[in-house]
Amino acid sequence: MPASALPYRPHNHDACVSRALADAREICQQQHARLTPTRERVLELIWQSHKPLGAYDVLAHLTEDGHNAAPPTVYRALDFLQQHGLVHRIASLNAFIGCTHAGEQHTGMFLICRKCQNVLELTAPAVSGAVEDAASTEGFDVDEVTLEIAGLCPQCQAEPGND
Amino acid sequence: MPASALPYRPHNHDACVSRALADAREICQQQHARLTPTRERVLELIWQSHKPLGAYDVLAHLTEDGHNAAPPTVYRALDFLQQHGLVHRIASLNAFIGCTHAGEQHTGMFLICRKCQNVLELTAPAVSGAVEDAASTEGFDVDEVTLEIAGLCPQCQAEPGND
DNA sequence: CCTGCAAATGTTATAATGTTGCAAAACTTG
DNA sequence: CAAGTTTTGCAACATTATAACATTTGCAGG
Ligand SMILES: [Zn+2]
Ligand SMILES: [Zn+2]
Ligand SMILES: [Zn+2]
Ligand SMILES: [Zn+2]
Repeated sequence: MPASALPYRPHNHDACVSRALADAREICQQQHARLTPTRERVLELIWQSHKPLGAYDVLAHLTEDGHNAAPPTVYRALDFLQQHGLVHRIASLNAFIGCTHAGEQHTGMFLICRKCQNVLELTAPAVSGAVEDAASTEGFDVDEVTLEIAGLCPQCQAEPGND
Repeated sequence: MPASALPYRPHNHDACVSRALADAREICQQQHARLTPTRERVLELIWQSHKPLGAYDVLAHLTEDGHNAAPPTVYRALDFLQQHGLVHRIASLNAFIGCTHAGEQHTGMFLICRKCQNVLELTAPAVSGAVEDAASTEGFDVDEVTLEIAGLCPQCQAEPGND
């Protein structure tokens, strides 16, 4: 049995968030990109949830902050964060999640629990390699890989009524 | 250089469509599922395009037919077709495409050209296997795999201005 | 042939997600 | 500071998807 991955068990998540924000600040500085207050706040909101957050969820949180924001504010911030590799969009959920490999060159693979909604981002070189091979066999030049796996996480398998 | 895959080169596509419809009729009969006129027409419309078709594109075609349809009509037909493995939804495009492996047990992998929009569905056991391995290493029980690759197809790579 | 049930469809309205376009403000650079 | 660029505010709009309920259709048993 594998050790339980971080999102599936209790931990000091504030520390995760702080680290993610610190990393983001550093990455943006290196890239001469401006992590403005709105962008940083959106990143923080997304990180505070291990579950993917929809754009309108983010918007609602901003509104609670007293920030009188409209959808474009959120989508622009999300675009920026994606562009700089700080968040990923989960196409099958229309939602966003903080990247746990920010700054590293990687192809994300997401394990999405249909019960508890937690998402674990993996880097699986074997998978990426197989995908590249399959594509190049067809002469296809890969830009972006969307790889999202829905199922049951270890925690939720252990609970009753999940057959 | 690999042989050019079907969607990328001219061919008698009416034959593809006819075959797909015939297969669908057989599959539905075997499963005691009712391939009603609307469902069959939606499947036909989707197959007539090698490019993924949005639900509202389908709706527009039905309207041209003189069928006074509303969104639920289309979404219900699409749900049925998906459930019976006759079409796939491409999450990254919010669009649907005919399954080229209907009736076979398979995990679709889609090569989506960002230039010509054609989609090639592959069955890549090596990829599926690698995905399963990666998931089970985390103790994750896989239900559904979304695997969509955006990039440039061989035809479009050959044309100028695609760097 | 009827009768009654279940599956499928019609209809209206509405929710959820995402974009365009333009004007104002903030920041950067010389 | 002045000029140019990036970011934000804001209003309207576009696209994708679902909810709720009435109606019709196909089919099995009597
Ligand atoms: Zn990542
Ligand atoms: Zn779970
Ligand atoms: Zn398929
Ligand atoms: Zn192409």
